[in-house]
Amino acid sequence: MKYDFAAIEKKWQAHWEESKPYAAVTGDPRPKFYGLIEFPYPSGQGLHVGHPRPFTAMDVITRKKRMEGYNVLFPIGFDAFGLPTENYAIKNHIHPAIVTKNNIARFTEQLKMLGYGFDWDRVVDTTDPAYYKWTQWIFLQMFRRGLAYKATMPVNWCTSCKCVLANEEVVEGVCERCGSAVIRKEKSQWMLRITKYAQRLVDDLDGLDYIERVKIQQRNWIGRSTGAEVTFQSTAGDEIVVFTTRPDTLFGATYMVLSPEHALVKKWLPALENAEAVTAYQAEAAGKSDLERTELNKDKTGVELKGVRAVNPVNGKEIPIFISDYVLSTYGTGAIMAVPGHDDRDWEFAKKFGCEIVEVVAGGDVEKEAYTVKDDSGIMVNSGFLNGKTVREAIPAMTAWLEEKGIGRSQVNFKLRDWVFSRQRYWGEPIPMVSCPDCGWVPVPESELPVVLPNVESYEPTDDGESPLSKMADWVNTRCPQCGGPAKRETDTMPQWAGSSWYFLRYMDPHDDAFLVSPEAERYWGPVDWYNGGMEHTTLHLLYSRFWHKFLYDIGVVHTPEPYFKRTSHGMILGEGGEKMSKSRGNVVNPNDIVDQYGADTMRLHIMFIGDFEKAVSWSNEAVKGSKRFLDRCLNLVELAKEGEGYSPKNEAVIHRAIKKVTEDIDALKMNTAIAALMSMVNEFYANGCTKGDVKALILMLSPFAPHLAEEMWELTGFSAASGHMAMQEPWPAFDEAKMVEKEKEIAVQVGGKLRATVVIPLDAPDEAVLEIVYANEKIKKLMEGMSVVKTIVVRNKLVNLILKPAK
RNA sequence: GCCGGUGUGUUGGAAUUGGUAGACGAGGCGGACUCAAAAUCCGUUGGGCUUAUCCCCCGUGUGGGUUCGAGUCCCACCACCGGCACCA
Repeated sequence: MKYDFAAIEKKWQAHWEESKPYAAVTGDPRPKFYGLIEFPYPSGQGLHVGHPRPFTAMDVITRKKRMEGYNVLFPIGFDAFGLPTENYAIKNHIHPAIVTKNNIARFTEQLKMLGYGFDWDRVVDTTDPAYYKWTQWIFLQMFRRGLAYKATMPVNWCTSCKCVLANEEVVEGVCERCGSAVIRKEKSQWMLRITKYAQRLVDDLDGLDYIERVKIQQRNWIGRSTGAEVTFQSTAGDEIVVFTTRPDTLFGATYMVLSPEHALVKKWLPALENAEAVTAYQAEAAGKSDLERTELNKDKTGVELKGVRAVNPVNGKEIPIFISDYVLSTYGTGAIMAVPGHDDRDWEFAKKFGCEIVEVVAGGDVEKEAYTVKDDSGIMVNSGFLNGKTVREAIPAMTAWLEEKGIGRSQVNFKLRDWVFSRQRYWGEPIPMVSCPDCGWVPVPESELPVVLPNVESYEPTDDGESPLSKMADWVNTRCPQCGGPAKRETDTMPQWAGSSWYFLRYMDPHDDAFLVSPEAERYWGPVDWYNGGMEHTTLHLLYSRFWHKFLYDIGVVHTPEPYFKRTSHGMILGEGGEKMSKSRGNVVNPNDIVDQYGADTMRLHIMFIGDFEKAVSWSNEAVKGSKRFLDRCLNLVELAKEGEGYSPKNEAVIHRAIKKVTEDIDALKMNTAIAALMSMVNEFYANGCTKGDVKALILMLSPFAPHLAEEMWELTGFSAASGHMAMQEPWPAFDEAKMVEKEKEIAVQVGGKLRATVVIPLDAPDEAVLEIVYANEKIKKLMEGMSVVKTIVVRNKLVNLILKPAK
């Protein structure tokens, strides 16, 4: 039978467009299942083969869930604000809104071409004012509660994008997006206090079903560490507060180091003997980019502050104070107590600057290297009241002592920094704030939302680091919502991560004018049951959206503290040679070409069959044929199948086994082995012959992977007419363990652990009976000549192992 | 440097979690059909030894170990990939 995939797919897509079998029904009594994929950025290039992998996987999962009786929400939308569109618009002199509209149209067409079961009535577009009205609304709530604030601070500045970046967007000292150098720049920026949620963002990971890699990466990024804060007195009269994870080593603190930006340095400067040297060092440190700072981390630099000293509180000793850029102003208190005997960096610095090194934990040789082991193997020495204790005992003992003296307390610190939330670009959500000379920053009243992005003539980034919006005088100049006096709008826009931080909520209730999501819809659909996305979003989108969701939970908008119950991740699709697909290499595969040549069902099936879902795999145009052949063979069964309702006796066991395998493998994201099981089953059908009843099982299991062909086969075999509905509306087939096994079983016979023969035994035969069969085997008989049996191991229905020795 | 992951045929990848390594595909080889090609179908395909699809030996990055039995568990090492990186 000719497999006319183009006609079949067109036919069924039109049918689905009409009958809407993928519509999610809020409030339906069936159990709900919310499957989510990361919504795409509608780029000008259209879909590439990287997209269908996660999309198809979740499509398969949700299609199976529907057949299992769930009310499924599987939505799609577009994360459409952002730089590539803006840059394209600038280059081609087309408004970004038009570019976005065209790109979304193209993406939509391609997604429909692949036959995904999205609920197309719930499409969300982050650039739609009806959508970003609520993005702005959430920002205002954060502002009201002190979570959004404007601060002047050194920020990451991309020299090419001419825009501020969040810490998460700086990779190895360069811009994540364009790879250009990132420098430090003092700028006044909107910030979101994500650090206030750091503890909860770590703690709540425990109750979630995320793949372990994601949890680990989030924990690393948040970087929680417990220790103590200790106050040192200085000879200048000021107190210096430090954070340390090793309060036990306080007796070994022989000097202190402040970050070059530390406030006390400025205060002390006039009184210092070497003020010029200190100023020079500060200037040098300020001029370094992130990249330089990390690249130069091998060689410690610094300057001693001459004329002021600190006092070690445990022994009253006066110790020198240095500034050095290995101490970061943004972590802890920006100052450390240096314990060169037990910290590698301090040790290196002490050697270079000739500081005293005191051993306070026995076990190493502090003249050769720092001894940093933090377990019970080290015993405290030279440490007064701590002497003789293990490190583990000494930490709480010292913390208690500090608390008693009122000069310290236990303290938790995080690596996570607040989120730099403003961008000096055009194509983003306007930040709904007004700056009034009298009232300061005033939020735009909620009734005036959305603050719509105005049409500008030029949306090019400006060299002075201001947003293109700042050039629009009539938009910028406004009235203060509070006092009515003249005021100016904020001209920076939000980062791309804003719209995607809550989009999954909008899907639940996408057309609501009154609120971002109605409580009924949120209570019914939330949280997302299964979210699949890329590893590259673990410390960006995933962290940010968890933060926003927790905030919305705190203000009563959502009813769960976490947005996503389960998170999985897919590997990348690489080019033929195992290299990353890129335009410059010319190895980009366009899904349209595959669909034209082999059909959408083959494309879908193959991208699931290609390999382990979590790992990167290289695309092979050759190998696609195998998937096409399989579908050809499936279709041919429609003609080959004999009449017959139930499963044929010959195929019954293999069908039940396949159902079990496919059912379990889809839930475990092992689509490749699920498909292999279907292929094996079809091979058996060809070898044994099959009935329509057998083919029915195939159609139902094929339906999530190749929905068009499955419906066509369902119709051709007459099941459609008989049931009055589509295959996808049929219940998922059930398996029966008892029917999975054959009456007879081939088992392995080993002698001394080596495979020597196989024998066929009746299923579940008792050990004695099995051994009888084994001993009757010609080959085994030969091997046993002149030997006696020392031991026999029988594993039921699997193998027999005979241990022999020469008979005397 | 720290954290995590992965090493299996020519190739993408399987292996019921300690029980017949290489399922299922791709490619190759041989054959059928065809004027021919494509498509399709059948057979075969880890290496070595061999007249032999008999037997035997070797084989899951390397070297040891535990076990009747190890791709799977333990110890040491090597290579590659990903994340973090002066976080006190």
